[in-house]
Amino acid sequence: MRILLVEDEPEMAVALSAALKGHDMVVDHVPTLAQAEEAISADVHRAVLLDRQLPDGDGLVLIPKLRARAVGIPIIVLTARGELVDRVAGLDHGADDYLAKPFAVDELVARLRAVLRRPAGMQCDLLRVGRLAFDLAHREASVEGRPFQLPRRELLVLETLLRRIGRTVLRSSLEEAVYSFDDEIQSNALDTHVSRLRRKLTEAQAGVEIHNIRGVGYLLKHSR
Amino acid sequence: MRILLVEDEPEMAVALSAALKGHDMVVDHVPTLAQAEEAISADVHRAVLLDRQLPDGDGLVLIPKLRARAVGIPIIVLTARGELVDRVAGLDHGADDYLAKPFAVDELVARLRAVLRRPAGMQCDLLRVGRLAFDLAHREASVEGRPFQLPRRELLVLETLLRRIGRTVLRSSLEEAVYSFDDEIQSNALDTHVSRLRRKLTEAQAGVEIHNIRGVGYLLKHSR
DNA sequence: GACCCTACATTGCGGCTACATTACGGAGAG
DNA sequence: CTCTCCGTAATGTAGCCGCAATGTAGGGTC
Repeated sequence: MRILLVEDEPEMAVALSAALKGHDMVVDHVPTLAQAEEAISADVHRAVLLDRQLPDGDGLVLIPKLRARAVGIPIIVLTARGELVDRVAGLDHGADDYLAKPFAVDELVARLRAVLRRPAGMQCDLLRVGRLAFDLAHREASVEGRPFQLPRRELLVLETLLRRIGRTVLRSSLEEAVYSFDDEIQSNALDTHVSRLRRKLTEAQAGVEIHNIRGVGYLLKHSR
Repeated sequence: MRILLVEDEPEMAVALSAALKGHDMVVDHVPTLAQAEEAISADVHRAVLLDRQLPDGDGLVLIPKLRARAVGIPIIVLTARGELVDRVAGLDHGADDYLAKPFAVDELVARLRAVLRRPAGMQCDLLRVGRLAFDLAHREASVEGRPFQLPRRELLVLETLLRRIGRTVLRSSLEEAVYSFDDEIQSNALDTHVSRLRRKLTEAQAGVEIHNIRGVGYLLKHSR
């Protein structure tokens, strides 16, 4: 199991490398975005651990390039910024998981194994449910090949539900995914988005349903 | 699943309680160390969320006392101080995990579940009885793979009985698991939940039965 | 066995809360 | 200016849940 670690702080890099080696992993460490790009082109890594704060830019910009070169490779973003906005930003950019520093090494290893265990289908960046398809890379939905255009908020709701299809998404998670930190909401705005999205999904015969779990959140599933 | 939250900031406490409640947990909130000690002596909580900055001292001093009273109970320390030094201090004092504010509620819940799973960590966290399966991690029940949806209280009853399958659960234990301190009830509400749960279990042909032990409590077992 | 007391079972009702849906108006883009 | 998006609020609806009334079964005593 060979891992690419993109991290500029030497202390952190050494510690992580040691820990991962202890778990029978082979770690290649690079400190910059440029070197990371070069390393990934060798196409020998099964996963990428990506710090955001790098000397030559935000680690997130690397994600699309990684996706272009090695489509299904799992990416876990590491960051000192634990704010929700950043978390969402990370996942929106196509990362597979996100870990805020400080974190337990055990947790990192656990999540790494989790993303590596995932079936190949999940790693594809085109989610399909019913007649609906969602291109995570371009953030576009389509029904039976026809573009299914949605306003921003509704698209965020749909994407968030799709990323956790068949499993309940907490109402709070949904709010966090749709609204940034300083967007203050004091109404049932989220409900209206869900409602409008529902109508459009049925009108387009997307073949998916949004169920409500009372007191908990929502869940998207294939309709029958 | 009943949790003790030790937190003095009302705003944070309210938010956390609400969030945890959304995950089908029962939360008792106390704002001081003294009250925390008293609450834990009731011995009904399965985990403790402990803030460090409390009006009557550092939350860490509570840990040895908790360990004395409730040996294996998981403790997660919450703190505004996210420095590594503090982290180590927290773990050194015997906490099971450590979370720096601000944190995502989802992450807290995930870690809470992780530490609660730990004793049974080697086993799969999917309890199976008859045709019924209960996913402890996601707090979802299913019958033969089909989702088996239940309201909050009934789910709590089912989970509590499942965790002690084949053994009688005291009526008082069940009440403690389902209701928090201030949820005090004065009727046979618990019985009605058991009744409704029974009906749903038979309707879904779950293959389990809830037996009553007169004057003692209830017991869940495989129905032949 | 007759009787009674108590614990449990079951059901319907009402209040409460969460959710669904619709209409409206403001704000920003073109 | 016009159109779309989106937050707000009002209104309607459904589900949960505590409560109480009524029925049933267990177990004790005589």
